[in-house]
Parts: sequence; structure tokens; C-alpha cells
Amino acid sequence: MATLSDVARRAGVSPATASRVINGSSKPVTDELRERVLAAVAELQYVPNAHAQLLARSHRSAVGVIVHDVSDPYFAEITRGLQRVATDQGRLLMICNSYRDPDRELEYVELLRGHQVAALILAGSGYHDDAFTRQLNEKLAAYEATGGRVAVIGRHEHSGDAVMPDNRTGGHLAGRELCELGHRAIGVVAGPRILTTTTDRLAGLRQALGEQGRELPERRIRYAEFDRDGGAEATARLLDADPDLTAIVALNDSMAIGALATLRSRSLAVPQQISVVGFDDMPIARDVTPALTTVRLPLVDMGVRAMSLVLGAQGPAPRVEVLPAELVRRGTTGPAPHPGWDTAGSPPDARRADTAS
Amino acid sequence: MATLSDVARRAGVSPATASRVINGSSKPVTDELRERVLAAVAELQYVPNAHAQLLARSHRSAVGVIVHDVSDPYFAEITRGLQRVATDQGRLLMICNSYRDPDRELEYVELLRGHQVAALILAGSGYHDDAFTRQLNEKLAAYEATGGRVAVIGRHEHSGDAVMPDNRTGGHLAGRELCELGHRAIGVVAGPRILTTTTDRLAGLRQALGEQGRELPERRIRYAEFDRDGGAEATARLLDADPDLTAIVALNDSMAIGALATLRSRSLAVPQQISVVGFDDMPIARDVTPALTTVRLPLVDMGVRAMSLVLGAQGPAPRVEVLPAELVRRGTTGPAPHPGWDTAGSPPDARRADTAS
DNA sequence: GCGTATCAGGCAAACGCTTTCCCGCGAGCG
DNA sequence: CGCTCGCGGGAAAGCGTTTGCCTGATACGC
Repeated sequence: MATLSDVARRAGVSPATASRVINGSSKPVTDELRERVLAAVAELQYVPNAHAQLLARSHRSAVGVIVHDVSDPYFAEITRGLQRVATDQGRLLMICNSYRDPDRELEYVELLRGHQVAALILAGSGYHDDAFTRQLNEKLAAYEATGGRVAVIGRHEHSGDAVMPDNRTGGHLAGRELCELGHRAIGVVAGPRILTTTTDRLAGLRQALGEQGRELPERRIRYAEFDRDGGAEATARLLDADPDLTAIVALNDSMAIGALATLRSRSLAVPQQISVVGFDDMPIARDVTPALTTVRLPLVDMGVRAMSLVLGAQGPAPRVEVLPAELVRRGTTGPAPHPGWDTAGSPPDARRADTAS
Repeated sequence: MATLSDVARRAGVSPATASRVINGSSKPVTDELRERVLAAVAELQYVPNAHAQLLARSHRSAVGVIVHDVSDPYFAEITRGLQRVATDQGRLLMICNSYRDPDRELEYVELLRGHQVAALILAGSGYHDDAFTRQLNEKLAAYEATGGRVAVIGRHEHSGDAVMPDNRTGGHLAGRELCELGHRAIGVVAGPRILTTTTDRLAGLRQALGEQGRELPERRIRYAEFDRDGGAEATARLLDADPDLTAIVALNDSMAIGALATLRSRSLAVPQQISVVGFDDMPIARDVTPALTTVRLPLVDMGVRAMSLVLGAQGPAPRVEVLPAELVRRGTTGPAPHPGWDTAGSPPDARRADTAS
């Protein structure tokens, strides 16, 4: 690889001058030398060594991002928001997938710190795991102590800046909607119980049912991976145990899509026989049939806010921005097929009052 | 940030020794000193400066990847394959999104070169743009000249190692299938015509029709963005111009999903009134209703192969691996509603011979 | 007891760049 | 005409590591 000195030599100038020309230093350079340097750069196909540059100007500019999985639409949307702000400010993003492995998350914090990122953003649910939470907090504190900025998205265990989707209210919205539609036998297809996102959403749901004097017994909840197949499988287990369910809340849209697949394979009509509510409002939600009723989270905006927090002025106290959840009614929800006084029997095939999308 | 010298000072050893302890050099160090260094590392929360390390040991280890958009399922799958191999070999991946902007692609090649990546993988369609192709080839050649390895996925304009999905045969499969089902009025929802992927798939399709003595006139093709909304819009334009279409080929699954949305909004029954074939077999294809008939590409495998090529032994000649496409029949295709001898009129609503999924 | 082989550990030179500081030169001013 | 000032350009000191090489000490053989 050609180096700066190669360029300088070829142009007949000092490395200092070459450097100044190449990255437009404020120090003036005569046009003639500038030309010569530029010519040399072109001839040698010179590209500065990024590591050497970053070492020399100890000027942190990149931002590190740790998500569970960028290819998961939830994070893809958040990342879009992060990118938008970062690009506007000429920042490079280093994105790492933890695949929901706490250890990997810890490793990535170190890695990114080692890469001298100016800030660190952790997106995605936290874990109910005190040992891990403590470790992570220590690492983040150490990082912040050296001037690094930190923001988290969707996890409350860290004390710094945070952007929080209102998972609890979202769960509440889903619960209330189903109650109002007359559903009583509601099953929940949940993500891993170790995730705070799961428990937060569950708590809101439970509260909504509670307000109607109902309960959400543990036997009506199935925990599985937070993806399509997890949703399919959990739904199957749920139906096996309790075939009279009239509604299912999936704690994210991927799981909801899996739930729909299972329902389809069992020939259960949605929403005539059973209603389904998702969570997140991923883009695909409107394209399944029937279109998915779900709780919308402003994902892109969450990314935008988090990046703004971290690149903006350092606040005196840690700031927490809570972003609202919103119910989006589409085609997978409808009135409960069995009125409350009827607890058994399959729904009459007549009720085809489709609430089309 | 604590530096190696800080650690060394605190442990009462030289930086050399500290370094040796920290990255387990082959050079022996007494247990006592080792302990002291390790203790200092822990106390200071020391993390080595990655840039300094990469500068010092001029040992390229990371691999650069340029894709159109990781959050697009097509690339997400490919990336999964890339990751798998890279992780196995302890390589870090730097992934960049070009968002189908050729200039950005060029920039990223430079950026990654600057970051001293050991290899470069470009995934995603090439462009019908000679000036760009030449420029890219120059840059890649310059990079290879300095010992970098290069592989491309799904583009033939580069002369180095390549992994190619068989787009042409895939298009052919889709075309033949529809012909065999008796479709004559076939519309195409295509991606941007500047992409080689678009034209390759189109060429295969055209050939299949040609073998049946049919044509694919330009008026039955609409070009749009390679995503859901592009597909929806192109389908609308297609139907407006030619309401008698009995089948639509979308050149990728995202577009197919958009096509289905448009058909639904126009109350056209799929596949009874109109058939749809997608391309790629993204995970979501089986979850729309009806499930999408599509041409499967071994996306993960493409990633695996490309990374293996680039990390494996340098071949004498550039290697090209062509991976086969395969038709996956699901629910969106069925026999043409109008027999060939009838060229007008809307389909009789009686033919409900659903080929269920 | 001396010389040599062995071994742990330190010194210092890279790695490729940025940037401060300094120097020489020509112009402007008194 | 001499002095100062401004300006373009170069020398060199880092930035934080790694690592080849050297040194001093210890152990060993003769």
C-alpha cells in the first residue's frame, strides 16, 4: 500500500505538505504544490490509512451501535433513524449484532471502546439478570468516565441517557382493545421472559385486564424466541392447552406473523374465530392478510432521538425520553365470537362481518 | 483513556512486558509479573486502542462488505452467510450500505481500503453504466494489487472471484411455469432497468416465453424501485394499461408483496383471477396469503461461498461459482382463467380450483 | 571458577499519519 | 536601507502498540 511518504516523495514535497493538501488543512499551500500532490495521489491510488489517521488526530468521530440483530425489522427501523442523524453530522456508524447474547454485548462494548468511538448506543431489550446488568453498567461507567457518551434504547437498567418506547402503555392498549371487543379468553405469545421488553409489555397487558376485573393467568402465556418461528410454536402450544382462546396477543409482530401461520394451518379464521394483536408495527404488518392489528412504536424516531441525545450537548442529569405507543386497528381483530355467557362450542360459520383493511 | 504505559507503570513493568501479557505473546513472562499486569488492567479498566494495534501489527484481519441495504431481507440472508464463515475464522466484518448509489459504492471501497481490510466483498446487482463499472474495476484492481482479496456476489462486471445466482435460469423457470399454466397475458413488475439483476431475470423470462413462441413486449413491463412500494405502484400502472393480465412476475419478493397489495386493493383474486410469481424466496414469502410462489435463490449459501472464496487460498484464475435457482410453488399461482382462445372478458367466477399451499 | 547457553525482561524502532513549532524568504514599513 | 512581519514549507515530536534485538542474570557444563 502506498503511504503518505510515497506520495510526498513523488510530488517532491514533505509529508507535512502532502498531508495538508490531502485533508484540506487550514494552512495554505501554493497551488503548484497542491497540484503536484494531487497528481501523485491519483497516480499512486493513495488512500490514507484510517488507523494511522485516527491514532494521530486523537479525535473520536465514529459512533458505536449495539443491537440485537440489524436484519430484524425492529432494529432495522431504529437503525435507519440512527443513521439519518449520524450521516447528517458526518459520523460513521459501527453496528454490531449481539444476537441477544449478553456476553457478546459486553464484548462489543469493549470492542467499540477499543475502536475509540465517540459514543455508544445500545438498542434493544435489557435482561432480568442482575449480574449482567451490573457488569454492563460498570463498563459503561468506565467508558463514560473517559469522556464517552452513552445512550440506551428500550432498556432501563442503565442510568445514563435513554429513549424508552412506552411498552407498558402499549401492552395496556392491546389489552384494553381486546377487552372492549368482548374477548375474555386471551392468550399471550411472549418473547423470552428474561427480557425486560417482554415483562413490560406483559405488565401493561395484565393491568388492562385487571382494570376489567379479569386476570392473565400464567397458563395463558407461552414464552418463546422473539421471532416468527417462536411465535408459531408458542401459538401451537397455547392452542393445544386451551382451544377456546378467542384472542392472542403476540408481543411483537414477528411472533404475530408466526401466530397467524399456525392459525392458518389449523384453519382457524382470523378474526372471525380468533383475533390477533401484534406489537411494533413493522412494515410487513400491513401486508399480511388480514392486515395485522398492532401496537405502533415510533421506531425510526427512537433512533433519531437516541443519536441526537448522544451527539448533542451533554445534559447535566441523565435524560429519559419516553415515546408513546399507539394502537393501529387493522384486520386481525374483531368482536369475540362467544358472548361471555357461552364458554364452549365452535363459532357459527355465519359471522363473516369482516372488518376489512 | 488508560494506555498501555499506564498499565505498565502501575504494574511496575515495561510496556513491552505488559503488551506480551495482554495478548498472550509466545514470549514467556513470569507468573508474578503476569499477575501484576493483569491486576493493573482490571483496575484501570484498560482496553487496548484498536487503531494503535492495527497500526503496529500490520496484520489485516477485518473483512469489508458492501451491500445495497442489510435490512433488505435479500441482503440480510446473504450477510448471515458471510457472518457465519467470518465468525468461524475470527474475522470482524465491516458492513456498509450503499443504498444502490454507485458513488457511495465507490466511496466505500476507498473507506474500507483505508481501514485496511483483508478482503472486500461486494454484494448486489451491478449497474449498466460503463463509466461506473470501469471506475469500480480500477479501484478494485488497485486494491488487489496491494494484496487485498475481492469477491463479488451477483454482479458480473468484475473480473475477480464471483458468486452468481442463476438469475437468468430463475427468470426462465418463472416464465415456463406460467406458460405451462396457460398464461398468455403476463406482466412484469421489474426493478430499475439499470440493474443487471433486472435485465438478467428479464432475459430468462423472455427466453422462456420465446420458447413457447410468445413475446414479452416492453408495454407489459414496468420498472420501479426494487421494493414493496415500487412493486405496488408498478402493478397499478400495469393493470391500468392492461386490465386483462392473468399473471404477474415480480422480479423480487418485496415487489411481489407490493403487487399482492395492489391486487387486493383492486379486489382481484389471487390466483383465481391473476397469478403472481416472486423472486428470491425471502422468509416472508411463505407468510403472506396466499403464500407466494417464487424462485428460490440460496442466499445464505451465496454468502458462505463468497466469504470462503475470499478467505481461502488465492486461486490462479478468477473463480466463478454459479448457484442454481429453483421454483417454489405455493399459493399465488394457478391455471390461467381465460383459455388461450378467449382473449377478452373477465374470468368466470366459478373456477375456484385453488391449488392451496 | 570460568565460559557459555538459557531465559526473562527492557529498549527502542517501527507502523502511517497529524500538527506544532521553527525557519527562511520576500514584502511592507519607518 | 534595515527591521519586522507574514507566509509557505519542512523537521520532528508525538499518537499507542508490537516486536526484534540486546542485556543482565541465572544455571549449567567442563
